[in-house]
Amino acid sequence: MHQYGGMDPSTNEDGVGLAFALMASAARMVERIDDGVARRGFTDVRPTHGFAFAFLAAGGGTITGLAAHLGMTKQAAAQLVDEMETKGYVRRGPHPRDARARLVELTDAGRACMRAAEEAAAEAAGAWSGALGADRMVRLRRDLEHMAGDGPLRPMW
Amino acid sequence: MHQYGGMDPSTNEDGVGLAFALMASAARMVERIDDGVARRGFTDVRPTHGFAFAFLAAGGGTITGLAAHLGMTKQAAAQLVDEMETKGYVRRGPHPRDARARLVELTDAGRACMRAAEEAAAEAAGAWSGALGADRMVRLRRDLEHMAGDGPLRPMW
DNA sequence: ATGCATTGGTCAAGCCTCTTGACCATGAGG
DNA sequence: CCTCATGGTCAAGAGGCTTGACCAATGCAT
Repeated sequence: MHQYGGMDPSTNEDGVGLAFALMASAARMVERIDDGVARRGFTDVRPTHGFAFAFLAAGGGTITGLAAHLGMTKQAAAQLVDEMETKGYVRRGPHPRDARARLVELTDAGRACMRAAEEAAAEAAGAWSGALGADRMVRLRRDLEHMAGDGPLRPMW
Repeated sequence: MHQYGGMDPSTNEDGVGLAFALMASAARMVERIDDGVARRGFTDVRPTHGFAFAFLAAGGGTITGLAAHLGMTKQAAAQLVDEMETKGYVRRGPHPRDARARLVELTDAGRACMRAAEEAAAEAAGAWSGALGADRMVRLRRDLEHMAGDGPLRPMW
């Protein structure tokens, strides 16, 4: 028998229930956002791109920085940027302070796509808020943020 | 401008915040469970296997059923079962009522691995419960279950 | 009974995203 | 300077999934 906070084994089911609820609701959220983004005309982006957009939104970033943020190798990040550049969401330029590096920035299309994702997220949250009530929604988000901690957010979709 | 429940655009940020909190906490949960399962000696299983275990736990199932439950093709499910069979977590036998089908069942090792996952989930939930308080934890789970709905739970890890 | 579309499963090939490994160019500190 | 760390790229390959073709058992309707 292992230690897990001195809990009674009969509470295993509670942990499992919470885990499933968490994973399922996160999955629904991703589905809804992806769907909403597609309905707004951006059919060639995947959830991972959203995480990249979020990182690049504030003034752009480097391949290496993006890789660290997404928890992947810089080769994979470079490939992702290649793809986004081809699709017109991102632009590579010289880095102002480091000739080795290249600054990756969102284009207008990239920002438009990000706004679409934000709208889709708000739409999804609004639907749940309508069912749960705004105050419960606020608590929910606060509790989730506590569980999430400050660590990096790796995409897994 | 699109419709999303008549919300003010300034609330976009709330939707995004909720979405990130949801995805990050789900990711943490998966990490913790995966880690706890590994610490209990099962180092050759991935999160996806857990979803398969959960489906097979109640009397076993068929490849096709598993595929539907996991939201993947039956070829992919068959491959997953091959792997779990090789690792000793699962056993293929004849199906009692259909000679075409083969019944996939958990072995003792499979059940032991599932218990390890349940313990790890309870451990993770316990840690959060200790910080948030049991009553908030109950509300959290209930609200999440509401968001999750009844649809199938596709693994994405 | 028999004919035939349906369903469970497998084999084979390929795709997509990510990884590992090797490498070049610039930067930074002694 | 010389050296090592760092940003980026090229090349090859692994892993987990898909599509496509196929066989065998089923079950329903003649």
